[in-house]
Amino acid sequence: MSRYVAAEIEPKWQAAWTEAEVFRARRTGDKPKYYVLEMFPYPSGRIHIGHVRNYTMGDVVARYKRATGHNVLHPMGFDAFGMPAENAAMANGGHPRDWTYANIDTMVEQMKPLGFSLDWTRMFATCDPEYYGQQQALFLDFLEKGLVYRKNAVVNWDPVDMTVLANEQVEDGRGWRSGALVERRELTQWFFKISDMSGELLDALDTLDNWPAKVKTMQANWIGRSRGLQFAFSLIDGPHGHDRVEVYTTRPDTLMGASFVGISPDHPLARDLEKSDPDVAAFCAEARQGGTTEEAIEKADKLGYDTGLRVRHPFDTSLELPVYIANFILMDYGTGAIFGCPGHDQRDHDFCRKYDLPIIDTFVPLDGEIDIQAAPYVPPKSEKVRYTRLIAGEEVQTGQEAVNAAVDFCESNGVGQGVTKFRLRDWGLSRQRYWGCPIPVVHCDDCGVVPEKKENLPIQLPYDEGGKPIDFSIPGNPLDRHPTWRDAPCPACGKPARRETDTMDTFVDSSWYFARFTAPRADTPTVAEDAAYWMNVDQYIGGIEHAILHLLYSRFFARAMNVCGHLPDKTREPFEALFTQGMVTHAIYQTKGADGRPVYHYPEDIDLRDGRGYLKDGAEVEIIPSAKMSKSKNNVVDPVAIISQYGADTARWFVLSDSPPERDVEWTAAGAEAAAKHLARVHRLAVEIGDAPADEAEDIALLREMHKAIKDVTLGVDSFGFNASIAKLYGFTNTIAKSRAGAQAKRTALKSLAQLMAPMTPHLAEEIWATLGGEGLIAEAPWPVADDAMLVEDTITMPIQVNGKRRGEITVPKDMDKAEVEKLALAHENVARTLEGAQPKKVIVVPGRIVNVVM
RNA sequence: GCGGGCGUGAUGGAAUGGUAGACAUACCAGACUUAAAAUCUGUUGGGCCUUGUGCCCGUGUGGGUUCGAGUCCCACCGCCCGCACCA
Repeated sequence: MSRYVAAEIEPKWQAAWTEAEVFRARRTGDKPKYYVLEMFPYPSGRIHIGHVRNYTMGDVVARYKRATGHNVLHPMGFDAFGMPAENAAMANGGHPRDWTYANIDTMVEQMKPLGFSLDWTRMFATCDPEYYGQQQALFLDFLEKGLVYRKNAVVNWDPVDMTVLANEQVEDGRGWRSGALVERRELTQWFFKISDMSGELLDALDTLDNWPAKVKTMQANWIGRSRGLQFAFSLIDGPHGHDRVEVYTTRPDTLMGASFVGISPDHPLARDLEKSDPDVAAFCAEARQGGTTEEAIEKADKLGYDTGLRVRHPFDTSLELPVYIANFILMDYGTGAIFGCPGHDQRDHDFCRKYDLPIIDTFVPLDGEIDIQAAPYVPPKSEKVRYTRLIAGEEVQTGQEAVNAAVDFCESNGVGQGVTKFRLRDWGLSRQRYWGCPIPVVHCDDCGVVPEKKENLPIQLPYDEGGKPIDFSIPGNPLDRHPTWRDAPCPACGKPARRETDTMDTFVDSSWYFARFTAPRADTPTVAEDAAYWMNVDQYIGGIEHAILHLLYSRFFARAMNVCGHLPDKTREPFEALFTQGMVTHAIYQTKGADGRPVYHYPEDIDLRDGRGYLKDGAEVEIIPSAKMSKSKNNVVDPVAIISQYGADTARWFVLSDSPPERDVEWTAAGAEAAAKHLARVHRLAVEIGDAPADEAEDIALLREMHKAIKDVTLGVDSFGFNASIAKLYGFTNTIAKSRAGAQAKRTALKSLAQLMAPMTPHLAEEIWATLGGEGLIAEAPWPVADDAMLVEDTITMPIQVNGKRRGEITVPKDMDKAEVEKLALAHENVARTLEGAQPKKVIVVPGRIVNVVM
């Protein structure tokens, strides 16, 4: 009698699938297509259990859709450019390219044993010249359509290492290597004009019915459309060339509460003052210190510098407001200048308290008192308030009404105009790094910035410098210092010129890979027929951490590619449905070291007894459950070890069970063990099916359960309720195990069970299918369909509540009418006792659900 | 700081506004065994007594809406994710 040995059956069936080319995506026949995609991985060197969960979910969808008669496209690739490769080269020598491709080989080798139904013939890495060459072609097309341009932008500058730092390389405002205080510095950089599409990207969110609402909300907030007023304060005795300060506000209704005008340290006025006044220069230099992230700027102490300049209030010319340079005002947003209204804004309130500026209210609550000096009054814009210093509109109105009235009033009085602004900034794509896609332009002394000719693409990264592999231990960008790579003839005039040495943000690489998968070897970015057939991605699956940037950039790219003719109109929104999955977590086992710092222990060194953990020497460890996996905390689970211990099917089964897919799941050794035991049990049931004779009642009962299981499991798979499907599969397995049905009925039930398990545990399913004489491969078998006639129940059990508390239940025919149900409910012994003879005030009968008696 | 989310037994979690705790883990008890492992069966939210088709309490905390709230609304607490050069 054969036992369940995953190590034997898994390679066998993987070979069978490869042999039959079951997972090759073909656009043939008249089947509908289905494109399922998981966010492709960064080739860090090893797959982790989070990848296993992500790809298993996609695989369940892919296999299910294949079984329900679709041509499925389910590809895999690598997001292969980026800093870790350069960091590795700096730390350990070697070359980013060698490091990356070696990692890809390792990861493919680790992924294949998991048995994912991927079309490996379509695999590519974004660092393949065949891929990034097409990306350069896209860049040139975007340039032609005016979707790319150059302007100055602020970067993190390390004054000691003389290099640009990524945000993650800035720790507490200091460079990670040098420890020097980071400065904000301006460079000329390339930008995608994503802001041109702000309105469309925002409005189209409403059409994304199968995206999580939270992702849509996050994107809407990120794009941030606001209606406001742009107007100018006239400057009293301003320096040469400055007679006004242009500001933008979303709350023009609070203009009468203005206490000061604030400008960014990068505002033209501040820049001019800086030239002649060392104090201003010192303040601006200080304000520019620290990282460029919004978080760093928001969290920094709010500092202001009184320029001594004054502006006149547009509606009360006797009123003069001071002009401050303030470190929390961003030049990128609005006009880089604001007016501060401390009565109705927390930050302005803090600022005015600090610099002893007046705090005036412009509106008060309809009832109740408020101490505006102690705290600002900031009600929702939709709330009605009483205006004490009114610009326009009714005395009592909502903030929104007052804003609209104020804009109209200001416009008709020639004070500024109403404008719609977006928070979304253009996408800076320039990176001063080696390991990325070169930007295909040439700088010519005569012709300026000239796009490279398409026939010269790809502009490849050089592997060597001066005959030797590039040395990454030397600081600076290797492309910048390369002896020959920079030299290129100007594509316009042919004279010697210099290549652009900046490379592209890796977000560019991941913004169109989904389109490339439809024709991965083409010598154009896409092929019209393939894109038309396979796009859009029907189901996209990935982490919530990509909710904003990656998905927004991809939506922009799809539109831009459509503008350039690389994608059809229907692909302007490339992802039909999005699912964001949770992490796989694992307990941390820690003790305190002699120095009081935590010491982290590997799970395999821990004995678990009664929910407590002990080391081999008997010392108890502290267990921190459900922690994010981290190498430094020693709580990482290696999929390779899990597969060799239990097999791929166990790993797949476990990561889908227990938790709903969108939530985190905790990996536990006990849970993995239980999953393995269960799969062995299912295998045993199939092998030991016996030869019991038919038994009509038992057989029908089992088949009824089978149809119920088909219905419930299908519903779960359809709605991403994989954990619910698995719970049903446990239940159905228990039913089969306990059933006294005949062997024939059990065979039927077990074959259905195998089919229902096939998306999750495909190897075991094939094995059982073959054992029970199923035809062909289960991977190619059609999905079972529940017979409605077998699902009909004649009677239902309804709970009876008295005042919302359950007091009993009755079993009644399915279609019994309400009055009859009510009579039976009131006659129920325990219900009658609870009523104590009192007449119920009301009886609510929800057919098929519940009865509630109200006393 | 700003934006988004989550919070249910010892544990992971289930529950279209309608019987809270499905399914699983762990624990306990039993069967099989010389024994153990494996396997199989059963019990388990807390409390009370009058042991019943019983009663009270119970879904982070405090309020509210409803015949009925884990689910909807408001406030608070805790944790997680994102914040534009990490991928």
